[in-house]
This record gives sequence, structure tokens and C-alpha cells, in this order.
Amino acid sequence: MPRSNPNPRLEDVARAAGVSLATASRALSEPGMVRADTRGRVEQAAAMLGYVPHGAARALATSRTRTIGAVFPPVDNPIFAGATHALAQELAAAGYTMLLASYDYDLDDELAAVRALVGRGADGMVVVGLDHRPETLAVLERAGVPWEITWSLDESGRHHCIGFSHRGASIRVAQHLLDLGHREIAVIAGDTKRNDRARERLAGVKDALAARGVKLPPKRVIEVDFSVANGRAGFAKLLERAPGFTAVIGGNDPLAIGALFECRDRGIDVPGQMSIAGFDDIELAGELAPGLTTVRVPSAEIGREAGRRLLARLAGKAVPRIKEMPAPLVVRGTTGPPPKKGRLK
Amino acid sequence: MPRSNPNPRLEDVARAAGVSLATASRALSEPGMVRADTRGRVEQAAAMLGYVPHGAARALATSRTRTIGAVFPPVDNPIFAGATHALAQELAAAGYTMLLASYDYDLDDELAAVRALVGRGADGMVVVGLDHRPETLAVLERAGVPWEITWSLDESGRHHCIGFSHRGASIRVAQHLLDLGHREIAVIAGDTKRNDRARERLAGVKDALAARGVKLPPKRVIEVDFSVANGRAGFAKLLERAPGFTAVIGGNDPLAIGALFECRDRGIDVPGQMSIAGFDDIELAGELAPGLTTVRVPSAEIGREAGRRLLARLAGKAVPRIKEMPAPLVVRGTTGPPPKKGRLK
DNA sequence: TTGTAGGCGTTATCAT
DNA sequence: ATGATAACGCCTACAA
Repeated sequence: MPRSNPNPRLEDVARAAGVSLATASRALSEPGMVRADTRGRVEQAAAMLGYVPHGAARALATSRTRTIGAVFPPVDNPIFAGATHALAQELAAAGYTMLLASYDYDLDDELAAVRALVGRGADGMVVVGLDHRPETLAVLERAGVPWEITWSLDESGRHHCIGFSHRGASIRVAQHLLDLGHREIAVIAGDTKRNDRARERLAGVKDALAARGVKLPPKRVIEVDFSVANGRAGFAKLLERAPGFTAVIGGNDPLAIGALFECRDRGIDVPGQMSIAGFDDIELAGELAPGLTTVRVPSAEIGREAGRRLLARLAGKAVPRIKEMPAPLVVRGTTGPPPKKGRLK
Repeated sequence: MPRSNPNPRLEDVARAAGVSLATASRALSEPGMVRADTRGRVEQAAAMLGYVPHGAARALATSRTRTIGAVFPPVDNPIFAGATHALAQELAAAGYTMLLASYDYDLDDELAAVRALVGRGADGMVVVGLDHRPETLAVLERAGVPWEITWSLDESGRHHCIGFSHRGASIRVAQHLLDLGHREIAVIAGDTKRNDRARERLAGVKDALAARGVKLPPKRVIEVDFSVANGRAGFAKLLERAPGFTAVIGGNDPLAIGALFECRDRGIDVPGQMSIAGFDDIELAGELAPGLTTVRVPSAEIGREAGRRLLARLAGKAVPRIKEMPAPLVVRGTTGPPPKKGRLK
């Protein structure tokens, strides 16, 4: 029975070039080890036949796939999208390919995805944040591939990570508002059960207020999924259940922007009557008028740098276990002093 | 020499379960072909050892990687991000994994990415739009894998595709403005050299205006890369170089939103003095006040459906070569009749 | 229902 | 510098 698969194999190339299989292999992957004219013949034969190396076969022989797995929360969140793009570019430039899985904050789904990508032979992995099933880390460790935690910093120092302190950044936001004179503050947080970034951001606000003896009553905190619509709704609910605050902090920019829109629709002046701050610094934050005060999160840089670190480790280089990225407060127009007298409504 | 790689192989599982390699293999991949108790022993042994099938070996033996390659323009564009997420989810549910490459509208980069993913053994491929190097299509065809064009419709009927007519949708936008009474219209288009979607959208406006005998002078058209900032800048430039228009059409929503913001900053009333329409219907479009009139592009559905079609074709089912998705005009508050008399400025 | 054995396309270790 | 050949881990006729 003739080969049903028409794709040429290395053996075909070797025959066409009149050399052995081994020589053909070397000519293509270790050019230095073969005489120039032999190499030329092989290359020509390969080009003629349209030879493309068979990835799986190569992977089986080398136990290397030149593939990096990334398991991200919804990539349709703009910040993850930016990181994904940057990571993909960085890897492509080095001849690596990205295996991407995107999960909706369900840690069991994340585990399944990690398993799948490791099974596909990813040479390295990147995950997001600190919240994982214990089994997820076990799979990663057992696989023996280098892996990176992104966005968050692993305080235990056990794992390689690149990110920043969400709590610290959040403290800067809250302090900024406190410094402006706000004492009645509300928070529209992300879902703190499902991800450590949202949890740490909320904790940061609490820390900062507590440090100055300012209270954050539970009624002034609401948790929702990230979206502009939920920012609007969350703000409306806060206003209804615990009015009297002069500033609101959003768990991310879309939430803050939702609050901003809601204010606009209700005729609440920002920042005259209400100050608003976000987190992430998506493009829109700077284009609004007034611009949104927020924390600049270097998402593309995190993606790119995660790729670089992984590639370096694969090349046998040592990289510092923990890489902290800057996440500065960006003060724009949505924050200002609280209204002089009287409270909202 | 003992095996240096500690990962258990199927052989180890078989030994632990006291069955042959073949039985172990069948127990895990074709459960129906093995007696229940045998299968149980194998599954238990696999779980105990933490066995994970070796993707490359499996791929080599079956010439199937259970992997789908996607080559997308910048996934940090929100609409591609949504499609990426949906596609990844759809594939994961079927036990497939996504190989993702993201390029910056450079068709040579796209070709390289397609080559890479095909070389990695992708069982199917998805690309975006109609603009490709001829070689790209050749690689795809020669690979013999099913592939789908997304976003655009291939009029030649030669290739499988899922999308909609950008020209048609754009015509609806322009007609809407004409129906409102606008005759002086400007366009902030995307880069028409680099992608057919931007080109077709612009062509649609031209078609619609021409059909009613309305001119679109070159000065009223500007081309920029997609971003809110460029929408602002583009609008400002149009105002400066060809004032007097009463409506502007953005090549996508971020561009239109940029124009909207610029109007707001300049005190130009929307839609009183200026009507604005976009394309894509990103979340923000509906949250703005007034809401942005735009075309709803079902990006997540396109991603999901592309995955479904590919999986169906891999399963040997026939699917219609061309799948048209709806892309309805969504009329919101940013469009209205042109000002009664006098022109802007 | 289960086991035996050959093959998938490369790389890498030996000789030569 | 080049050639022969044994892995690499799994699947799948074919045989029992």
C-alpha cells in the first residue's frame, strides 16, 4: 500500500539529495555539522519538495515542542487581551508558538486547561494570579516545565512570578482619595471569591482606610463581575443602599467607567460631587473627559516579560524568581476634593 | 540507564493494572471496547500514577493533534478578543486546544504564522478576512486541513467562510444617515491597504452615497489605525481640512467613540449638530449617553461558529461552504437629523 | 475481550 | 563528515 499521506518526509528529502536520513536531518537542524555543498543539496531538495518538518515527530524525538501554554481568564477582558497579544508576539519572534486556553474564572476549568496544555507537551506555562486548585500546581510541578505566575506576586517566594502588589497599588488609590479629604468612600469590587487580584484590591482599600481610622461599612462595598454595565448598576445600588459617600473606587476601569456614566446620567458632577477612581488604565481611561484617575497596569509588558523569562529559563539561564513591575497611580480629572458641605442627595 | 523522565507512560499504567499495553490504550481511549472491570483497573492505575497521555506520541501515531490553529490580527482589538475567547471555549469543550498567533496586520507575518501552526500539526485552521499572501492559501491547501475564513465572506465561493458583508452593513449605515437627511458626510476609515474589512466598509459608504447622487470628496475621508485616540485626531483633522459635514462614520467603534469625545470636548452637540455612527457594537457603545449608533457584529458568535464548523468537518460532516451571519444596524442616540440651517462652524 | 508487533517521522548515539 | 539504527510513546491491524 502506497503512503496515503502525500506530505514529503525527511526520508524523501534525503533520497532526493542522495544522502542518508541522518545527514539530511543534520543539514536542516545543525547546519554547522555538514559540508556546505551537501547542505546545499539537502536544502534544495527540501525546498523542491515543499518539505515541512513534522512537529509531532520532532517533539517525540526531542521531547521539546517549542510551544508555550498560556491559561488566561477571559481574554476578552482588555487587559488580558493586551498581554496575550504581547506574549504571542514575543514567542513567535523566538520560533515558539502559543497554546492558549481561556477560562471564565472557574478554577476547575483552569485545572483542566493546564492539564490539557501540559499533555500537549507545552515546554513552559503561564498562569494568572495566585488562586488555583492545589492540583493545578501539582500538575505544573510534576510536568517539570518552567512556569510563571503573572499579574500577582507570590509572597511565599516559592514560584516564579511577574506582576505587582495589587494591594499596594490599591492602597495608593485610597490614600489619594483620603489625601483629597474624602472620608465617605464606597467600592465596586470585582468578584473576590474567584480571584486574588480583586480580593487584594479590596483589601488594600480597607487597609488604607483603617490606617487612618476611616471606616468602610459593608454596605459601602458591592461585588460584581467586571463590566461597564455592572459598574453602572453597582453604583446605582450603592447610592440606594448607603448614600452619602463622596468617592467610589472601581475594581477595574470598566466598573469605574460604568459609575462615571451613571453619574453623568443622573446629573452628578464628577469630580465636584463625586470622585471616581479605577484600576488598569485601559486606553479609554485617558480619553474620557474628565480622564479617569486609575492605576496603570503594564499588561502588555507583563505578557512580553513573561515570555522572555520563560524563554530564558528554557535556554538554561537563571532569572530572578520574582519580578515586580511598576503600577503607578495616574491622577486624572475624575478625582478631586469632596464637596464642601452637605452630602449627596 | 534508567529512564530519566519520571513521567509515567502508558506502559507503566498497563503494568500497574496488570494488562497489556494495548488494553490499557483501549481502556483509556475507546472505553466501549473493554470489559468494565478491566477498564476500572486501568483507570485507577492511571489516576494513581498521575498518567497524562503524551500528546506528541499520540499525534504521531494518529496523525491528529486535536489542535486548531488560529491566526488573528491583534487580539487586543476587542472584537477579536471576544472571538478568541469564544473559539477557545468551544474547542476546549470538544477536547481540542487552540494554537494562537496574533499578527499586526502584516501579511508576511501572517504567512509565517500559518506556516508555523501547520507545521505544529494543527488539525484545522482559522484565518481572518480575505487579504492574504497567495502563498498563505497555498500552504493551507497543501496541508490538507480544513480551514475557515472568518469575518468576511468569500464571494468566489471557493473557500469555507463565516462572516458577513461588510460592504452591505456599511451601506445600511450610510443609508440611515441619508434617510435622516444628511448630505455632507465624512468618514474616519481604518487602514484600507491592510485589510479588506476596512476597505469594504469604506466602499459601502461610497456605494450608498453614489446611489443617491451624493458625493464623498477625498478630503472627507481619512484613514487611521483603529483606536479612540486616532478617532479623536482623525475627527479634528477632518474638521480642519473639510468642515461643513453633518455626520461622520467611523470605521469601527473606537474610532467613532473618539470622534464623539472630540465633539464633546469642543462643545459640538451630538446628534444636534453632528451625527456619529460606528461599527462593531462593542459593550461601550450601548453604555454611552447618547448611545452610539452602530452595526452589531456578532464576534463571539463568529468565533464559536467557526469552531463548530471546523469540528464538524473534522468529524466528516459536510457543512455549507458559506455561512452568513447577521450584522444589523443598531440605531441609538448619536444619529439624528442634520441641523436645520447653517453649517458647523 | 485481550495480547503481539509494526509503524508514525525525527533526532541522537554510535560506528565508520 | 556521513551512515546505520535504536529510541521517543502511542495506536491499531492482526492474531489468539
